[in-house]
Amino acid sequence: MGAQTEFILKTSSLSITSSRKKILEIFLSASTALAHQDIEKLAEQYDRVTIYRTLQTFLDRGIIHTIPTTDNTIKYALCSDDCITSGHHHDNHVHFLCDQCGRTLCLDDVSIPAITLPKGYSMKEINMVVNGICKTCME
Amino acid sequence: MGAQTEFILKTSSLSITSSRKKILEIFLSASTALAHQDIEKLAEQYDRVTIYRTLQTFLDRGIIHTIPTTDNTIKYALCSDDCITSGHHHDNHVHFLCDQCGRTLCLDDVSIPAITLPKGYSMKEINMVVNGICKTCME
DNA sequence: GTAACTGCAAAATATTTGCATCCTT
DNA sequence: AAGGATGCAAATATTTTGCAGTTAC
Repeated sequence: MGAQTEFILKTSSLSITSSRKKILEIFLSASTALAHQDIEKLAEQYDRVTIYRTLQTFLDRGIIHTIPTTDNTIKYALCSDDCITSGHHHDNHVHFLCDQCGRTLCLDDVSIPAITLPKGYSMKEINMVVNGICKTCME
Repeated sequence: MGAQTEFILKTSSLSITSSRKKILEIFLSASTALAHQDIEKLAEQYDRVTIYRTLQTFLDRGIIHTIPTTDNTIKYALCSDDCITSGHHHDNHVHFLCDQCGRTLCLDDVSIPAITLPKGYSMKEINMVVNGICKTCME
């Protein structure tokens, strides 16, 4: 666990600090995408400002990415391996937002279908977000 | 113009007030989705709180909807006609977010392809957002 | 030792709530 | 006239910035 977080930080040539390791561990053990607030609760020993700055750093380095949501929250999730190395980010799977429990899930098995943009537009990134009720809440 | 805004408000059984008409007019004449801030600038004669409350009312009645974005902004856009009458909202087109000019455009001609969710998930709404450079900025 | 990172304080922004007044129906 | 909508003031919440002290390399 510690090894994995340190590897990720080294790969991105970031210095290894306890707050960064802690936040990475939170992401690694999370089954859903996390809001700033979630991380604040799970890493309460660290200053809120540090969390803001750490998330920003991770975003800049492509370690995490944001998932668009229809409510007014930003959720963060780890990028997959190929995502880190490939320079610019693209998650190829659909994200699911449960209206009942509020969790954001990566549907790793559902890939985003290709679309054709009108002439003159250049595509850098594509996101697909589905709202509804998740499996757990349906039971 | 005035007629159209009043019709929309009547259809949603909302009382006709000058702030609501103004904000609707802004949406009707906007070519892009708007952030709260944009509306504040365009309707500066009205209190910021009124704008918050008006947008929330319009959301509740399904007159406007939010468009998910990857940055931390919420953008609002008018729902299409069938959207208002059909009870619950679904835009069927792709949204484009220009990384250069920051505008959010509705690509009315690009419809969202169907996807299949894993067993146990129920879909209520689907959103597709593309980031990149828009036609105008490419020229 | 040096550069980068963190925590604290505080500033700047954004959002929500309560209440008295005004407007729509 | 009655209920709802607005504006103002103020309370909260969120995000950003500056700076001094600390830590990683």
